[in-house]
Amino acid sequence: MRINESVSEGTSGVDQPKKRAKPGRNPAPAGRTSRPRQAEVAGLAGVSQATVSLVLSARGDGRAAAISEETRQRVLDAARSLGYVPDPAARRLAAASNNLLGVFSFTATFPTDVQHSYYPFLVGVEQEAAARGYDLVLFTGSSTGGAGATGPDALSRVRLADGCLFLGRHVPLAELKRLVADGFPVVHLGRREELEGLAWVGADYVSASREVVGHLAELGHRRIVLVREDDDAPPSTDRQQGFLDGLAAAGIAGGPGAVLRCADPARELTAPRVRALVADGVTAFVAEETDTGAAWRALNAAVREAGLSCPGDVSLGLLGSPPADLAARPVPMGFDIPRHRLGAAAVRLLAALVSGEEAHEPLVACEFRAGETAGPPVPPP
Amino acid sequence: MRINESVSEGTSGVDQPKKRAKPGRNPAPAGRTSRPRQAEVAGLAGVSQATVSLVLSARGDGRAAAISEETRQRVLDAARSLGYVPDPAARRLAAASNNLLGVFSFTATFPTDVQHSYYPFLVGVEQEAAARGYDLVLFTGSSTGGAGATGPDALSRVRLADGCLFLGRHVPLAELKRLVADGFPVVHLGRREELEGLAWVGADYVSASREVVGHLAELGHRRIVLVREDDDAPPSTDRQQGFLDGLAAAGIAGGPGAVLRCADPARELTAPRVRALVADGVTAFVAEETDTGAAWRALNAAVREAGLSCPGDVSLGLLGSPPADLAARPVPMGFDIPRHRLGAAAVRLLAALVSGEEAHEPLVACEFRAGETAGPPVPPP
DNA sequence: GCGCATTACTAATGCGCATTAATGAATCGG
DNA sequence: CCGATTCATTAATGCGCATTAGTAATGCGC
Repeated sequence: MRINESVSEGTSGVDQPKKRAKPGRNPAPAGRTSRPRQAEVAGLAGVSQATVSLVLSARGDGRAAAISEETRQRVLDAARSLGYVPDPAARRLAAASNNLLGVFSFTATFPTDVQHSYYPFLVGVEQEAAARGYDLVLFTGSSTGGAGATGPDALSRVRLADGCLFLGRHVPLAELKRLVADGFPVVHLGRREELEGLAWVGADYVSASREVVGHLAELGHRRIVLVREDDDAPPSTDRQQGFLDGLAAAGIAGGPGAVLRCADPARELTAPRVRALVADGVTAFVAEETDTGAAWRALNAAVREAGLSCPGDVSLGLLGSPPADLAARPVPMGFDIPRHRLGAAAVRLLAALVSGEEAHEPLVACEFRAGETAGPPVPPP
Repeated sequence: MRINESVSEGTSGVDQPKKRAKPGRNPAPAGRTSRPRQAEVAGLAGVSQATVSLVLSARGDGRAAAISEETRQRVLDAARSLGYVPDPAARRLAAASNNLLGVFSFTATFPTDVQHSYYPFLVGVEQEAAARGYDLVLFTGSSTGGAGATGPDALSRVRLADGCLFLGRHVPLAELKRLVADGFPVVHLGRREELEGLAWVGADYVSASREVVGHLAELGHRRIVLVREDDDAPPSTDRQQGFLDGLAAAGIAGGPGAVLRCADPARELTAPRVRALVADGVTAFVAEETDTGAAWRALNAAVREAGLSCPGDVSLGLLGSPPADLAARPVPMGFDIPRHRLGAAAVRLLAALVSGEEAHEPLVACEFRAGETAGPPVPPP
């Protein structure tokens, strides 16, 4: 049915009316629906679609396209009068990149949980992404994207974006490996050195924890105990590392008693135990921060129950920020994780990877918080 | 140039391995970059691109495409092993959908603000979207999508998604109008009746406020005052409407004194004023909830300063949830906005629009909260 | 053995745009 | 007055996919 078109090859001898003729089909507004295309603008302005594209996508860059000012105006007027707006899908198809960064979080989508742990990161991520002209695609671990649920290819959906950010403690490394191996830009938010070649951005827990210990040492404390949970995630081991470094730097012997590792802090860290430690000479405690804040809660409860006053009898420190429900009054001495900046840094790194660079500046410093739970140690009786 | 392919017509005598022949150009992974295309999957599976498309986009609909199970598996395996994921832009362009819902918020990306106001909605949105197999694209108002900043086509980016959810108080109606007029599925989170044809989902502030007043009336209160800010946003007027309805239902005259409208609650709602009102017979106050919680804060402060005890001397109600920093002890009588459910409802509606339906169930009920700030009125002296 | 329907694919096409090679026209040097 | 240059614009192409028309190959009935 399209045969009659091939006749054109026989037209060599025909004197056709110059070029002014417009090629057959001109997608006129048929049903009065759908927004205008470049072709329609072109029709109205009496130019070709290519010209419209050239005019409308003229970058501010030095060399303007070779378009006469008059034509330019005609096209612009036509576009304006038709209310033309480019189709982002088409534009992206032609440009081979879609200005989309993915965000994949593995945590169960349990509202309150997510709220507490990830939102602050996302704020930074969103800001930085916006500033760089990227939009974000949120993939959720639990989401069954029409196709495979949590199958082995659950991660392949992220390739839809130009690159992807991963959050969460428990990441399926095997799948990530694939992405990385394929050269897909990936950044993990949080230290992750198990996987060679995986880019990551993390908070400098080591330095921050060291600083907290240093602060206590400066106040005069010589016996400090770290309360931590029984989990070997990088954030935990980093804090312990910093804690021990801090002790060493202050000339305090670490020893096995310096770290209290509890599977269930609420049960193991009881008032009697705290009393015993204090009687033994301990004057300060620091707890690690985790999702649940279990260590800090247990420490607080035990100290209170033991009848000890906080800045007076013992000093307390928190290696992180307090959970929201405990944020109110006694501001704990410790440090804040710069979540906004972490998120932003991650996006910066990801953007760099997407554009082919290899930038690397993984560690973001934490902010020391003096708080009101640390003071000089009580003189030994 | 494709001529050599037609050789196949002369191969009748050759015993070739069935249909195993592959067409000429097969865009192999040249530079080891970029994600795989259907063509590559096709190559690996020994079929044509069209077949890959057919297999991968097989809708669960009754009539499956005419593809043999064996081929189907080969294609699926190939796709999985290459980590294939369709390009949303291309898919979109080819007139399908891409399982992407947009979320566009107009609010400045001011961290704490967004945190308080929008996150709970997003939780519901994310859950429901995930449950329905959609991923989310977050567009940010301030984001300059590479091209025009906040120009007249700032909204056009959202067309990448199958439909879009809009949040925020200040929405550029003119642009939204275009989207709606073009038949692009749009849902606004929050009542928005100014724009004909704009679908929206909102909380039923009217009923909830009426219920709060009814509760007070049942306790015996006959003089109730509404404290509100000087803003005519729908949420505010809805609450007032419900408040007045409630008074009417209880047979209480409204009158001009029943509503206290303050431009600056902190200044206008002073302790003396509260005392005067109480002396005049007022036994209960209700405040509207806003972003800042100004009305509720001012009311609380004034009552306390006036030396009045809360459930004892006067009853207080809050038409909404208390701001985070006041959430602790005296749980205010009032109602909670079911933000999760609102977000979920919005997604449901949007999904319906995307698939061409016209479902409508815009109002989501709020949850009454008994709290501890309301009791029987003091008997008149 | 010949239609004819069915099955299992593939070739071809186009979505709306950006981009590039190609074409015409105008200008210029000699 | 004829190439050689610029300038302005257009034809042609392809991005990655869905879709449709078409083509072998096979099965079925007579």
